[in-house]
Amino acid sequence: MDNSGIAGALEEYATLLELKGENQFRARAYSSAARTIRSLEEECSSLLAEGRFTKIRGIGESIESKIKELCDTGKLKALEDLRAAIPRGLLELIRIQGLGPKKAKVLWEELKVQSIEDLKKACQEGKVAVLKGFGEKTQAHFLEGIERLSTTHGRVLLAYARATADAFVARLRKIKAAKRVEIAGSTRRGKESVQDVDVLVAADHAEPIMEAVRKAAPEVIATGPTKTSIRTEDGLQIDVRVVKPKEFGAAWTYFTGSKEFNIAIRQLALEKGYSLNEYTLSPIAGGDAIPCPTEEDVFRALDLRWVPPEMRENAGEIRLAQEDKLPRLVEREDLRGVLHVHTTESDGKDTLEKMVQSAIDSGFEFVGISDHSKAAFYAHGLDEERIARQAEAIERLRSKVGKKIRIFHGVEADILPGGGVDLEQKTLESLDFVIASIHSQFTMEKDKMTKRVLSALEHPCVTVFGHPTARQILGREGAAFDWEKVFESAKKNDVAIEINGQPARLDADWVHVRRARSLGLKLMANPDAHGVDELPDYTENAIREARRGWATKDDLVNTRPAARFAKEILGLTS
DNA sequence: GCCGTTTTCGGCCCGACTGTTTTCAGTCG
Repeated sequence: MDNSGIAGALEEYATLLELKGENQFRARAYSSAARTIRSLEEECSSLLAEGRFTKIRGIGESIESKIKELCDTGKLKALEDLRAAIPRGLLELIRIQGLGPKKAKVLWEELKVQSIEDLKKACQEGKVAVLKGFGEKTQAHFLEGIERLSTTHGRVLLAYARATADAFVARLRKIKAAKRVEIAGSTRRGKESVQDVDVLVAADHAEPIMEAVRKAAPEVIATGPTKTSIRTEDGLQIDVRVVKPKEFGAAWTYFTGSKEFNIAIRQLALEKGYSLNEYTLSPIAGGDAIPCPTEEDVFRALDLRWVPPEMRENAGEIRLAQEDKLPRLVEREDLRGVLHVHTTESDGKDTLEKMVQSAIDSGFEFVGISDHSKAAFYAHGLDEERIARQAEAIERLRSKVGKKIRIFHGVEADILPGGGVDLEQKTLESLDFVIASIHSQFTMEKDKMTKRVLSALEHPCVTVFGHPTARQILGREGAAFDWEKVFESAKKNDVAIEINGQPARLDADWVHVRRARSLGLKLMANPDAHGVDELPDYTENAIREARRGWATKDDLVNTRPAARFAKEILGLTS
C-alpha cells in the first residue's frame, strides 16, 4: 500500500475513534500521524525496511506496527473492527458544517441516523430540534449544510478561491478604517483546494469593518465583534477577522497556519519561555508582550528565519528555519520561458500568433508550442502531416517576431496504453521537444501503468513527462504507478518532470516535487495554457505548486536563459 | 497514542462564536 493509502486509513481510523467517543488525544495522534505520512518524501515500506520510522516525531510503536500491517497486508484489522461497529454514513455526516463527532454520535444513538439521507429526513420531521443540546437553529443549519454539500462537495479549487478572495480583499482595502487587508489560511499557503477563504484586517476599530462586510454579503453565517463569516453569491465562505495593527503579525502567522505548523511553533515559543496566541507573544514569567506588527517580528523572537507560507506544513521546514537553511524558493520572475502551450491547431482557444504574443507580454525569452498529437482525437490532435505544416507556420512566425522571443516547436504526445508515444520517430526527431502525457486509460493497474510510463520515458525523443498522474483535483484520481521507478528512469533518461499549472491538475504535486528535487531531477513549471487568458495565471499556479514542493530557481530548468535552455535541456546546437 | 536533559505519568495550542444553556459544550480554524 502506498503512502496516500496508509494516510487515508489512519485518518479514517482517527475519525472513527472520535465518533466512538474515544480519548480525543488518541484520535489526534492518529490524525497527525496520517498527515506526517502524507508529506513523506519516501514510501513507508522503505522507511520500515530500514528501521527509520522511530525517528519520526509523532509515530511511536503502536502506529508504526499499524503502518507495517497496512504495508504488508493492505489491511488494518483494528480499522475493520471499528468500521464494523460504526456506520459508514457517520463519516459523511461530519462533513456537514457545524456537525462534529460528538453531535454525530448523539444523532446515531438517539435517532439511529446513519447517513446524510437519514439526517435530512429527521430534520424535516423535526426530530433533531427536540434532542438535548440541539435546537431549531441547529436543525435548520444541518439542512442548509446538507444542501450545500450536495452542490459543492464543500471544497473549491485554489485558483477559483484566489480569484474570489482577491476581489473581496480589493473591496475591503477601500474602507478607510482598514489599515491592512491580507489573505491568510490555506489560500495563502497555496493548498490545492480550499474549504473557505480567511481574510485578516488590521484596524484600530473593528466595528466599521464588520459592518461593511455584513452589509455587502448576500449571506451572513456568523458575526461577532471581531469575526464575521459570510458566503458569497457563488457559495464560497469567507471568514473575516479584525485585529489591532500591533497584533497583525502574530495574527497573520496564526491564521495562515497550517494547524500543524501553529502547534509546532507554539510549542517552540513555550520552550523559549513565551506564550504565543493569535494576538501576541508574551513572556510566561510575566511582563510586557512583544508587539508583533509583522510576521518577521514573530519569527525573529522565536529565533527562526521567516518561513514562506507555502512551506508551513510542519514537514521539516521549522528545523531548517532554525538552522538558517531554508531553500530560497523559486519565484515567477525567475522563469525565462515555458513550454506547454496549446493553440487553435488542437484544442486551444487562441492562435499561434496570439499565444506567442502573450508569452512576449509575460516577459518570457522563450516559449514552446505543444499541441496534442493524433491519439488525442477529442482535442483535434495533430498527425505527422499537420505537424510538418505547423513547423512551416512557426518558421514564418519566427522571422516575424525576430529577437523578441525564441519559439520552440514541440508536441504534447500521448503515452499510448501499451507504452510508447503516438507519432513516428521521424516526426518526433524533427521537433525541438516532446512532452509525453497520459490522456487515456487512467485506471490501469499499477504494474502495467508503471511499464507504460517507463516505456515513454525511455523513448529517446521525450523531453518532459507532462502532468504525470493526469489527476483532476476534486475530480478523478490520478494514475497509479511506481514513482521511485519513474524517477529513476527520468533521471537516467534525462527527462524533466512537469509541474503543470492547470487549476485542477497541479501535477506533479508538491509531495512529488519535493522527492524529485531531493533526487536531483530536472523540474519544469508549465502553464498548459489553452488561451492567452490562461498563460500568466496558470504559470503562477505552477510556480506556487513548485514552491510548495520547496523548489528553488536551480531546480526548475526553465529558469535558464533561452540559449542555455536550448542547448542544455533541448539539446539544440543552434 | 505520543512524548520527556525538570516528567515514564500526566499532560497534549487556544480563542471566537453559536446555540443551547442557566455556565458551557461543541465546532472551527
